[in-house]
Amino acid sequence: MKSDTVFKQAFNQTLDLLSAAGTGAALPSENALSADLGVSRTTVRKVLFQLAKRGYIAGQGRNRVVASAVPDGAHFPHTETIATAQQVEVHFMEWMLRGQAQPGTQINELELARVFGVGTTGIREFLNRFRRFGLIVKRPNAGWVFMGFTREFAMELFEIREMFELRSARALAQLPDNAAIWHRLRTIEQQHRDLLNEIDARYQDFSDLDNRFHRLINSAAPNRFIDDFYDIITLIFHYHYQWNKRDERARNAVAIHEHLEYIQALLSRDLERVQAACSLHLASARATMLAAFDAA
Amino acid sequence: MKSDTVFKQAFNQTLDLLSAAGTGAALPSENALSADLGVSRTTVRKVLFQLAKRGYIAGQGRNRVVASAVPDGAHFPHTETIATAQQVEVHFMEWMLRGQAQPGTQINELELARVFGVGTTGIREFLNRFRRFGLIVKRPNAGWVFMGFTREFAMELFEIREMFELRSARALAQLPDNAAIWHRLRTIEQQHRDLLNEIDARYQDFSDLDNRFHRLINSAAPNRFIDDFYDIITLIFHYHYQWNKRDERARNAVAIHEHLEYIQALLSRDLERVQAACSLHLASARATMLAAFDAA
DNA sequence: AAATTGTTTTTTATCGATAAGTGAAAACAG
DNA sequence: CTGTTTTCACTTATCGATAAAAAACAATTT
Repeated sequence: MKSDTVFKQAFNQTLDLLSAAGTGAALPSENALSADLGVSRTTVRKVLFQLAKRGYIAGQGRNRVVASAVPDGAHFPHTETIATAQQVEVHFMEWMLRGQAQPGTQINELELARVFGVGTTGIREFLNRFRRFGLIVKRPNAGWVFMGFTREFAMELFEIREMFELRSARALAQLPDNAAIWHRLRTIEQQHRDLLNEIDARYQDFSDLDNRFHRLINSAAPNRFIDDFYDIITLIFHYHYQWNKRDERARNAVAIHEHLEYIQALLSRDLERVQAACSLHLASARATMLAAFDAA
Repeated sequence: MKSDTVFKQAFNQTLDLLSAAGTGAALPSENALSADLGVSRTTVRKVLFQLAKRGYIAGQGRNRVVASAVPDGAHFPHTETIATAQQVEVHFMEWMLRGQAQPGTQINELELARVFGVGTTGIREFLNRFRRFGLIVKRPNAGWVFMGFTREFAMELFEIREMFELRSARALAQLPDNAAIWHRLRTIEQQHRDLLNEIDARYQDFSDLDNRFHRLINSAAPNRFIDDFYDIITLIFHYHYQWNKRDERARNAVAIHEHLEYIQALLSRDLERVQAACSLHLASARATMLAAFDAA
């Protein structure tokens, strides 16, 4: 049976909307809510029906109003709003990075299904999608093997990353003056400066900024295969940042300075300088990740 | 229920082995057969049991011999030896390239399942794996959309291909003299010359040779992400060759000449020349594919 | 003792069923 | 007649069951 996480999440979001609107306020139309919450109107109606049943809203049809303040425990628990497929991803990454999953470990679908509390179909589907990250390999009729998040994996990942990013940086530097990207580049430059000013308090925000910065560069000349590859980078870095906390503040400060020089290079449109700044930053990022392997 | 295609294929292969050995010959051990056929010993035993039941082999345990010539109709039909998952791939590519699948077409899991004669799980698994080829996109809870095998898709594909292959060709040219690859390069060079000599009769063999040649170049400096990408190339080209028959003989002859020059360049170890030959060939391959779009 | 065969236990591939969710036509209100 | 709600037919997400295939273990044979 399908889980009703979509409904529960929409329900919780609508609860927040009610609180914001306050008692007596009229509700938006079902269509408006549907567009707002990003779910079908069918689900919106289910939410509205439940809200009415609990007395948080009153009225019928187009005369619905907020009837009472929403009590504290009205929301569904956060865990019930996460689709099975997403739960599997989180669990699996945890299992892989934190657990004692050695290279060569066999992955047992049934066991994972039991441990994660989902059906085997969910596991199977996840593994099939996850395969493209290059960390697991399938042997037909005989299960999956975990290849290990190894130094070699990181090296191969970075080789492609450098190839792609140099290409995108070059393309970006050659865009015309009136391209929308220059404004976005200035914006993200400012965000770097802001972060640098509060580096002691906010250094953990760098992970997200880093991701947005590199995706911006890749958006200069879109290519679906490069975008796809960036999903891999994002995932790996996301979990790597959670896992490797050593010297985090210092590392991030260095990276921000490299980004700023990289941005200056792009703004200058000097191809030589762009390539130099790009290579320098990527080499440094690679060294950081490889150092984590040597330490472990 | 799992289909028994593994068994049926192993059965057919063993039948051929019996014919080759001739009546009275002793059978290899179960372990040897298992390694030979690439299936588990469990399956080998099932095959042997069925062969004995039909009277093609006689004797027990380690004293089994070929008992009689295998009649003509003894094999399982070819279609029964193809796993569901593979059937889906063939059907789907057919549907996509030959059928009237326009960009933006919705893909209906249930309908495909009916048309292809498999369960929905099989379709779902295929679509999830096929997603990485960049031709379909998923909208959660609302099915898949076919993006179209468009000119743009081909351009993006080729951009990456050229990046990767130039990198691999450069790496290959810099390998030491005693690397095993030089011998393999000479071998494949000869295969090109052989094909060229019989081009009128065998021009259709080029597709396979082309694939092996480019994979050989990529094997010079292995990278799992490049290997993965080459799976996409292989699949697309495989079906493209089946679909675009216009001027096939002439196109293939040109490509063989380009390969030969490319090989000479590699053997010469002259980086400039390698890059020139590689670029020339890839540009020509790209033009060929794009021409197919303009014609359609 | 090493290789081979016999037996049992695990694990994967595949199907069908069903509640949750979507989308669009039909009905309705202002 | 335009925007909204009602209704309903169709689709996806997810589970559990089951036969096929693999793997592990035990018993023989040379």
